Amino acid sequence: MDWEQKTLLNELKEGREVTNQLMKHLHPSSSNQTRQLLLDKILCSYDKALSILSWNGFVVETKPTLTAFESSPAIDHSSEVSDKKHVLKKRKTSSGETQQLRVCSEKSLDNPLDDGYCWRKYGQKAILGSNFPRGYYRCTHRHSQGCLATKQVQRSDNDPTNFEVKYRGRHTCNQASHSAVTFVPISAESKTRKRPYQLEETQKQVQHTFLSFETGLKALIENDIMGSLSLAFVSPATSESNYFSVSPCHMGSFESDLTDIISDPTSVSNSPIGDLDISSLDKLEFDPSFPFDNPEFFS
DNA sequence: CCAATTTGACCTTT
DNA sequence: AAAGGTCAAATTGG
Repeated sequence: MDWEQKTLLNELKEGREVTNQLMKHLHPSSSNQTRQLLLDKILCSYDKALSILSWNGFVVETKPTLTAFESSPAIDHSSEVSDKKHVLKKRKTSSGETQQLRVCSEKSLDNPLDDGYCWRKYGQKAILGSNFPRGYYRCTHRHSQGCLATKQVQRSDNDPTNFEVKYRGRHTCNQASHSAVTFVPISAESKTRKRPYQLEETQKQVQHTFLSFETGLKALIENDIMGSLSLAFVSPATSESNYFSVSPCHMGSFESDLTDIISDPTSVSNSPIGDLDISSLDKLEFDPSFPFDNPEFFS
């Protein structure tokens, strides 16, 4: 079993474990704070697990519109023998859809390529037809926190002062405290880009996502503690961790953006974080029909 | 001494 | 076979 699978399994186990703990705290004697804490943990585990799955191309099959970024399929390992059939099948159709493409220009003058996150370089390759090599970075907290965010950085041929940055995967780590404020929750429907989302809307969406995703938790929340916790549960502001951290952006109508941004560097914000959060809204979707209850998947 | 980077080998996909 | 992406040992730097 490789690292990814272990992490996935651990997160699911953790989620189950904490859910059990939460169950024990359903007594009126327990404090809402405690329950909130447990809920936070549960959601965090789910988020990481989903992040891993999305990284493997599982979750976005329902978004066939996003084909602009022709990226290579996600990580695979030859040790994944038993579930390879599943993986391959899924990946074939969803390859390139889960990825986030972000192109921005950065002046080498002020803090080049610093987007507020801690990245660790893990590779560099010469790219055919490009004068400059492409750098591969992953989140520094990949192993400590299981954060699967990566990015690719390549200097533009046309304008060497510009860097094209492709972000892939979502941050599930707690870094860059300032960014937690501006993170935009998952959005499932709107393809309108650069449109600020109303909080209520996204909250509902997030809530719906998780509720429809885990029926046990759903029942738990609706029947037992929703009354006392619904507000806190729905509100991202109550959470300390970045559940909805910078997330994969589906291309949508991004093709036009691409050329725009490249040809007009000044149109790009100097603070990729803020810009990213608003413009590259995550449209990650959880396929409701995804066979999470299928034992074969984890075999 | 530890952590980040470099860099050629290796793997996957086309 | 070639290209892009990742791994990991060696190297570098704080």
